Amino acid sequence: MDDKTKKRLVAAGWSTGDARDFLELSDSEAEFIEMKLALAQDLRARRRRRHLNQTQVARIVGSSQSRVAKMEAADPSVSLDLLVKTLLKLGVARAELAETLSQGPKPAVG
Amino acid sequence: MDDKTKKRLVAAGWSTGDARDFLELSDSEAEFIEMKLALAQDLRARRRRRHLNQTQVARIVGSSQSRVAKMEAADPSVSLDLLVKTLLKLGVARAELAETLSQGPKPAVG
DNA sequence: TGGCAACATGTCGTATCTGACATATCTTCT
DNA sequence: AGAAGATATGTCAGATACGACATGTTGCCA
Repeated sequence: MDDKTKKRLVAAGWSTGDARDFLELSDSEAEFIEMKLALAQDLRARRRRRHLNQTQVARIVGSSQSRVAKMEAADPSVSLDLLVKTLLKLGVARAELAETLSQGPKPAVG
Repeated sequence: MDDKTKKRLVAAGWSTGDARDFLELSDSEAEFIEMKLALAQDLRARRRRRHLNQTQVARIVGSSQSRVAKMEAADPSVSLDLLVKTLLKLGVARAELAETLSQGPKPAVG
């Protein structure tokens, strides 16, 4: 299991427990990934609440559908910068962003 | 006044009022820069509280003295990713980070 | 079953970021 | 003044992230 695969796994769905369980990630690496996941989930939730598709969001924030998909999937090729800039462009306030960041990603099971 | 110079100015010291005053930055760009500034100031404050110099911090987080200097200056060549990863490696918790992010940078005058 | 819209995945050329190094500018001693 | 430690600035080659495009997959309606 190579590094990219790992990050994809972690990124893609997975959050019963923490990102670092049975993956050899350091604490700070795990926390970083969890922050990205939280923002990614928030992005998807906000988009859906507004009844927008990924293509529309892409236009609003000046990107492409595929990149929006990767943002929502917390793909390793997506930076925290991009996630934050995207949410800000969608009108999310710093304080809201910060709150999202302080919480871990929601468990997959409701 | 070119773009790099502008960002340097904003980055370097400056926070009487907001980043966007008399600079033609959009709201989301300004907020993004303010977030970086807040983290940069926090990094410097924490380093000083621990009586470390930039070289020592560089060793801890696996970087170089010059990059640490740029982080603390919120240089445009420094990403949010790098600032966040650095603070996490210094042991700062997600919640603390989030709180720092939610506040604007402190005014230069105490 | 076909068709269509939404979303996911893979790849690529370019742009931006990173650690490292060299060097300049403080700051604080004596 | 001069030396020494700390911090700032400039630059660069390699690494990583970016938007874009093509294509694959999924879900739904008729």
